[in-house]
Amino acid sequence: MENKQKITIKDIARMTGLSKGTVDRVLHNREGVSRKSYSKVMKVIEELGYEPNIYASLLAQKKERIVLVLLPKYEPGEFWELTEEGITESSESAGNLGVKVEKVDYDQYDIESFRNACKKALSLKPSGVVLAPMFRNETLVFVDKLNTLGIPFVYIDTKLESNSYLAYFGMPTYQSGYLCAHILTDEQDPKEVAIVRIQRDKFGKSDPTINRREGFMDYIAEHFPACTPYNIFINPNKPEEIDSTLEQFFSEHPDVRHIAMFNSRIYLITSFLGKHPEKKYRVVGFDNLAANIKALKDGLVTCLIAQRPGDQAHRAISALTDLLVFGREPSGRDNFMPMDVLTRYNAEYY
Amino acid sequence: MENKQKITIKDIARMTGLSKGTVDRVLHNREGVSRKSYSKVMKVIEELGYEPNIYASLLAQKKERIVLVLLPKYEPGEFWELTEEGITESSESAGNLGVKVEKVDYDQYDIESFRNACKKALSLKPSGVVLAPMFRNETLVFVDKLNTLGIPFVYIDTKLESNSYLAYFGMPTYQSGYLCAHILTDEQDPKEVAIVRIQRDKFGKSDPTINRREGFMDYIAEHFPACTPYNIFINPNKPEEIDSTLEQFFSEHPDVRHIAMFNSRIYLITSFLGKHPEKKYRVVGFDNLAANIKALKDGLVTCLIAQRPGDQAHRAISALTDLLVFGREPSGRDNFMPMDVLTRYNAEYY
DNA sequence: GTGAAAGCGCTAACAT
DNA sequence: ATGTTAGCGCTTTCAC
Repeated sequence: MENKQKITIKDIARMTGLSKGTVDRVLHNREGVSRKSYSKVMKVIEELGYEPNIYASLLAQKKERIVLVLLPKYEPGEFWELTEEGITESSESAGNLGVKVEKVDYDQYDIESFRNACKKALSLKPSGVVLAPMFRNETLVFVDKLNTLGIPFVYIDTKLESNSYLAYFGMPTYQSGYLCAHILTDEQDPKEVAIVRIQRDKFGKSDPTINRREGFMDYIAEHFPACTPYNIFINPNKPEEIDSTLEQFFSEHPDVRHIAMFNSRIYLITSFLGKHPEKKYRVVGFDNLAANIKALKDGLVTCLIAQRPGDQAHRAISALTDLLVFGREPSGRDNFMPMDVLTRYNAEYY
Repeated sequence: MENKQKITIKDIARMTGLSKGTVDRVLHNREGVSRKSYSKVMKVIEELGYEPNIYASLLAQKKERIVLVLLPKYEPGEFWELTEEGITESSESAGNLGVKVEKVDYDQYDIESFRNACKKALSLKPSGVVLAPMFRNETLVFVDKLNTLGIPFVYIDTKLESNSYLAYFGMPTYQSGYLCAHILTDEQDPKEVAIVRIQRDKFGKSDPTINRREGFMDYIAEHFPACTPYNIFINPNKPEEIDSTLEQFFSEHPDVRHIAMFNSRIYLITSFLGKHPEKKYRVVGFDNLAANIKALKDGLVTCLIAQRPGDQAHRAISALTDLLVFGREPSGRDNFMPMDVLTRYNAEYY
């Protein structure tokens, strides 16, 4: 293992008495090589442990591949912005490997816009695709197309149990709900907990919060069978109503001290929380949006469970470039990212 | 910004009417270029946004640099093994950039061995050094030598407030103690807490647990002024004594339920903890050693605060290769890594 | 089937 | 002070 990176195709050519061209053909399993030459080359490779110089290869190829990322549009400060940051970072390292990263975005509340995005994506002839599936059926149609075109794709955030994704990077959603309940109730014995939910029409969209809720409920049922969970629905589009909705609920249920929310918008209830410091609500939410972090530091939110969306994107793109450039398959298909527990005293280091 | 990565030194040569050689000289600030040529080249570079192809450059240079990592020897399962894993991973990517990573280890309890390691390190003529300072004075002597030799170095784990390190990657130690106290006492009102410490001779070694203890104590003093902290000393070299030491303490102080430990060896007390499930001790320790994680999952330890030692090493080596290969200075000098809060329900994803 | 040769973008030695 | 040239390791024509 000492002669690392030393031996070149020129060496192999010399040692086999063949030319660089033939060695190259063998290396890439190109046809038009006699069995004899093939095995001569392979023998030397095995024995000497040849490792190609990927950069010389890239230099000589001058071929540009493109990885396509399909992502929901977002407002500043929203969850997907964190994902996008990871994409931007990855673009550079991917660029070094001759892989260009392009984004196509769509309105996550408009299925037609998603369809168009898929069309546009295909028209760009990508060598690989990264996507966060929002519309279940449409996504399945799309990845099916990718499959027949032989274009590898990787899921981030959520996966569909479809056929043939290359890899998935995301949070273990059920467990995140379980963890959420654990943190919310640690060292306590709540008789009631409040779950704040967002009213919205879901037209077939896949929804990670469903799994979270399940994990959460299971934990509660297992550990606090006598505990009653309440659901409170708020409307993010009518911020002025949120406070009164909450005021009403909590005046009707004055003993509820534990609050959880399974989407990334715990910041929506901070206005209410700020008005009732005396209640010492214990509040757990998800994702390190700037607004959530602020709520954490202000002491309004007890804890956030975060999922490194930037890393998800980064690793998704890496998996694809590894395949495209190095021919390396990802080591695992389903990759669950760590669930970071943020409190007001460690949040600033994330 | 659209013509990324397109323009080459050949282009520049053509456009300025100079030769590739001269352009290269300008690019590297080599001497022997007239002001006139210099500015002609610079002008084009600015306007066209030239970005060198680092791999072509590396290919042509064929120069091997070496980054030296100075690390304590360790037994399997100990803290430094986590650091080493990061080093191993980094070696590959550094290798791609023509930077070889070499390790030199020493006995962290033997100052003479450290001196020898330093000597050996210098003899290898490294282009950069990564080190975790254990012996304060000796380290200062060593980095002083590095300075006069113009060899950049970066601290991991702990830093010394010495003169001129390139960067530091580590945990914010004081804050980690503060966080530890917060987690230990969250939603409770302890009258007493136990701090388990390790007896050992410290001959001038820098000790991150000192800062942790300070942060911890400050938190307790600020939030629970009436709370009494007890220190219990155990000897890791005499495992058979540990249990009895703890038994004795806790029989004398039956109301103490909160336990913290500021080094990475919380696993040392799990034998004791396992014997007293009825006490429901609340226990917080540090670092994700395999043995600690096991204790966490077994429910013996409530929480671990982990610091990503692998990442520390990785980023340290990156900082050095960035400087060596790309000439990029690190963006920040003191880089604090996230403090991960591990519970039994998220530990397996780290 | 195989070899020879040009060239990717850059560096370094050698001319001038 | 500047130009020329021969590679670095690999790919890709184009011949034979």
